[in-house]
Amino acid sequence: MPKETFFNLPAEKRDLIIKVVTDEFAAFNYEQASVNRIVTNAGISKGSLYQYFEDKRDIYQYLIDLMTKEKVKYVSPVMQNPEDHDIFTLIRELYVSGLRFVLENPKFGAIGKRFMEIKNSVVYDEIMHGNRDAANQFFRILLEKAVDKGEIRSDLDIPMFAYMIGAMNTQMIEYFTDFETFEDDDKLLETVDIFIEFLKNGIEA
Amino acid sequence: MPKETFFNLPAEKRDLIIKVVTDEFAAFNYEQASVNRIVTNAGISKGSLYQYFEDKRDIYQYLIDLMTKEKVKYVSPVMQNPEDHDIFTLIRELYVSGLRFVLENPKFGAIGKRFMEIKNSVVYDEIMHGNRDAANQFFRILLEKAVDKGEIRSDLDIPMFAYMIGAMNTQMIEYFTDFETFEDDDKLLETVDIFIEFLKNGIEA
DNA sequence: GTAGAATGTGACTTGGTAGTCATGTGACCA
DNA sequence: TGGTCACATGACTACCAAGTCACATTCTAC
Repeated sequence: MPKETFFNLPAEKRDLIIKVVTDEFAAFNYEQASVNRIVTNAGISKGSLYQYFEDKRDIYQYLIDLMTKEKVKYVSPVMQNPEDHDIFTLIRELYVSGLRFVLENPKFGAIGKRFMEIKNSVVYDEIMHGNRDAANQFFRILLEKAVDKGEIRSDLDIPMFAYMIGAMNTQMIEYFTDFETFEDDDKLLETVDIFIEFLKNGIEA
Repeated sequence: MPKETFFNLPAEKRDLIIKVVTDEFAAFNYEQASVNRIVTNAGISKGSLYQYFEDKRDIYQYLIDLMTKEKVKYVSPVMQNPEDHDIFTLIRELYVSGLRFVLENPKFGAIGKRFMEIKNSVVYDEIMHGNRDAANQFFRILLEKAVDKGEIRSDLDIPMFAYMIGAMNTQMIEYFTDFETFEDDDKLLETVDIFIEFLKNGIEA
């Protein structure tokens, strides 16, 4: 958490710092990101920055937290009552919200990508405070319930598919940010639907 | 490429250096890997190392090349006549060889993972000499032919699925190196089969 | 107006990095 | 024996990093 000093700052200055920090961690991964560059770009002194934040990790943590809060806004209402929908609807909503989030917040998308680059580091674990497979857990429960409800086959390796479905979400977002542009929301929905259809029935003719 | 000096070295010394370098890049990604640590662990002087290799990138490149050569040995005979098999058999063989490779060469598996961590860096591009989506290209052609042969549906977004199938290969390998152990080859084949079955027919009940 | 608290500053410390180069060593050959 | 050549060495350069701290400035309250 940033220090009190940071929150005492005039909103303008605080926003500028957030902007500069966002740009830095969108352009570089955690290791490559430079505190020196941040203070230069923000036009503040190094001493000041260290009056706002504990250390580099604190800055990064704060940014990831901001991002997470922002992402929550995109979560579909459908997710509020997961019991009322079948698993494919839920996964669909998850993918759609994930894609919309990065398309409307490209810099956060870049930061997310950079965040994945340090997946095997201590910093990642610290930021995730240890629960690195919280997402896996989520998908695992989703799949187990779906088996119970008879929505999906019962012979699946649940932990593996939980992992793969989560990973595929990330991969799909990376694919679209790297190679595609969505001129409109319809195209996005269409793409997700093709993918969900694949999840359901595979690619065989 | 390493300099002549490196190849003039007695095999023992060369192998030791390769071992130390392998360990270093298995334990750290490109940025974090330290030339100083390498020379210390290999018990040689820094000057010597720079008589063997041009620079750090050269060391890394050499290692990745070694790994690639090693991996080729695992490619199934099935891949020699891709025309004779349907796409699911081909993908199956690809996944199996990939999994066998990392299971029998855990350090190379780790290096491969670390290599993925720098996917967005210039070093990655240099090592891949620009053709970063050679794998994509491969899967794209595979899918196109499969559509022609009527093996898979024709309404798929080919580039996206080419990307996803390649990515899924990587993800599955990561999953198994992180969370699973294969006591025997049967278990491995079984797992791949479940996955291929998923590719074919999806997960719906 | 003044005391004291809050905030701002940047030179500095410490510690790491990749890469260089003058010098040293030992083997082989005439 | 003397000379040449391949290889070995590690102190050194140049650079960049995160984080600190004594001091300067500004703001607040009395």
